[in-house]
Amino acid sequence: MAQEQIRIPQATARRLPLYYRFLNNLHSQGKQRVSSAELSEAVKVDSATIRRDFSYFGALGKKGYGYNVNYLLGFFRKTLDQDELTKVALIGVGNLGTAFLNYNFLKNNNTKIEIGFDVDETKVGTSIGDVPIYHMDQLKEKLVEEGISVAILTVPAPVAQIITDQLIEADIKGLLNFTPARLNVPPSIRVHHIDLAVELQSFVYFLKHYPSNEKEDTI
Amino acid sequence: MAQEQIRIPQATARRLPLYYRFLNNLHSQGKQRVSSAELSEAVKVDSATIRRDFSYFGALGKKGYGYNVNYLLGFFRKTLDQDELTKVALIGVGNLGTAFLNYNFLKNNNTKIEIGFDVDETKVGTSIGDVPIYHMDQLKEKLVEEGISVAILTVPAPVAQIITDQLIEADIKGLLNFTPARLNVPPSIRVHHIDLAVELQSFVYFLKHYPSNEKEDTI
DNA sequence: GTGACTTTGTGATATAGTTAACAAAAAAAC
DNA sequence: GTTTTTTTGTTAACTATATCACAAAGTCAC
Ligand SMILES: NC(=O)c1ccc[n+]([C@@H]2O[C@H](COP(=O)([O-])OP(=O)(O)OC[C@H]3O[C@@H](n4cnc5c(N)ncnc54)[C@H](O)[C@@H]3O)[C@@H](O)[C@H]2O)c1
Ligand SMILES: NC(=O)c1ccc[n+]([C@@H]2O[C@H](COP(=O)([O-])OP(=O)(O)OC[C@H]3O[C@@H](n4cnc5c(N)ncnc54)[C@H](O)[C@@H]3O)[C@@H](O)[C@H]2O)c1
Repeated sequence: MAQEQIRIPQATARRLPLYYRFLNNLHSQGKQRVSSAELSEAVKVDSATIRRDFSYFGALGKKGYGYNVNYLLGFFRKTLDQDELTKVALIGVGNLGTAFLNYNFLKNNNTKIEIGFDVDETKVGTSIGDVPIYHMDQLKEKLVEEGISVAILTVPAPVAQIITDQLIEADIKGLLNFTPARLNVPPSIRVHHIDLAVELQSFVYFLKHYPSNEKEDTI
Repeated sequence: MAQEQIRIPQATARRLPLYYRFLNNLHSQGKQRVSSAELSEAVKVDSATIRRDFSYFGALGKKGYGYNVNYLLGFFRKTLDQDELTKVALIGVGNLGTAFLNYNFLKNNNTKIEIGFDVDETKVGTSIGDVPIYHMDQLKEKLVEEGISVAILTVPAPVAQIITDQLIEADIKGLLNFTPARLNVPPSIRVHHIDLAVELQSFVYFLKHYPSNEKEDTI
């Protein structure tokens, strides 16, 4: 078969999981159909943007009717590969890491933290939220064994780059970085930064310098 | 005096805390000057973008020389109101909330979580990371008493809207929402959503559907 | 002091994302 | 079956952001 599909805009891609979650909600409420206007009210995204987003995948709706919840849900499940489990590793079982381990990302998500790593001997060998914690010495071995290529980084900033290098060595493909460090990686590896201190600080800046809410939501 | 300043682009505003942090790093390394190219390497933002960002505040650098670290740092400290402490409340002292309470956002940031709230009697009355936890019954009273107008929301999704209404009642101005709920607020109140499940899910989507790294970093 | 080099600040341009507006299609009402 | 109403899908316009490329203004070496 030809290719995946035409590449959709990144902004759209970032909204897909949001749509998917709210469609799930509607579905479990027994709703059969939904209009872009209703969905807009729920997810707080302009209805024209929603229609545009959906249109990248073809004509999913029906004029004068809206969208069939079941059909749309099924479509997005396929599009977001929700039938295939993505296994993730978490490096650094501290305050933030522990919170993530205790959270069930699987609930409408099909992503699971399968394994944790730390250097703290009091943590190695334990399980948190059913996720076993291993020592960093076993990083490569275990990642290869489990076939994991996505990692969440929640270690202290000063060791972030060193650990990143080890992860690259272990053939990781993507890195969700919660540390304040900006990482050096080869171009074949995707890194997203979620910098909570920056989020808080810029939020405070917006509050002080921008007149209230001209919506500008960080997803 | 006239007005604040010309309004700078939101994308720029979101990068300011990042610049500020790295300038602090350079400063404590004893560096006297820095070029946009060096800074670019450190923060992973195109050097032209950095120069453009800085230029919104006037001519901060010197041609053929670069930027004076001390001067720039002082300038951004003022711009980001770093000399004035912003007090923040945290609602919902669970997994995520506890992680935040244990984290020192004050380190180069001048934002501090001053107070926490929960309904869990085992948490009320304790302190976590030196932050006292109060019962939700005292929400309005305490927020007014402490003069707090920014809140972080880390409660279960089903109660998010109810608590939001209480916060509005308590005259909050901004809300950093970590729950998956999309909140209804009057336009005078600013809400930023940080939706970690969406971040993870869309990250996985990018990994599968977009050829490696055409950089597209969520700050 | 002179010439070579560096680096800014910014027009111009390119790229990305959002939104208004509406014809076309279908549904719903009658 | 006809009319009215609803709501999509998309064209066109707008707004925002990023980047190129280079003159201008300086620094630096000698
Ligand atoms: N906690 C927050 O709210 C918060 C907010 C913003 C940013 N962050 C960032 O997130 C990261 C984690 O924060 P935290 O509060 O969980 O820190 P933490 O100190 O509680 O946890 C760090 C964990 O990493 C482990 N670790 C240390 N060196 C390691 C190594 N070489 N290999 C593997 N594991 C190692 C430690 O044993 C510890 O368990 C930090 O970079 C921090 O700056 C955290
Ligand atoms: N932990 C994570 O990694 C993670 C990831 C993604 C999203 N989230 C979201 O963040 C939020 C918090 O997650 P968590 O894992 O910390 O949950 P949690 O259950 O550990 O904590 C929730 C806290 O809120 C308190 N609470 C409940 N009802 C309350 C009320 N009416 N008023 C005040 N406090 C109340 C509970 O007592 C508890 O302490 C949830 O909405 C969750 O979906 C968390």
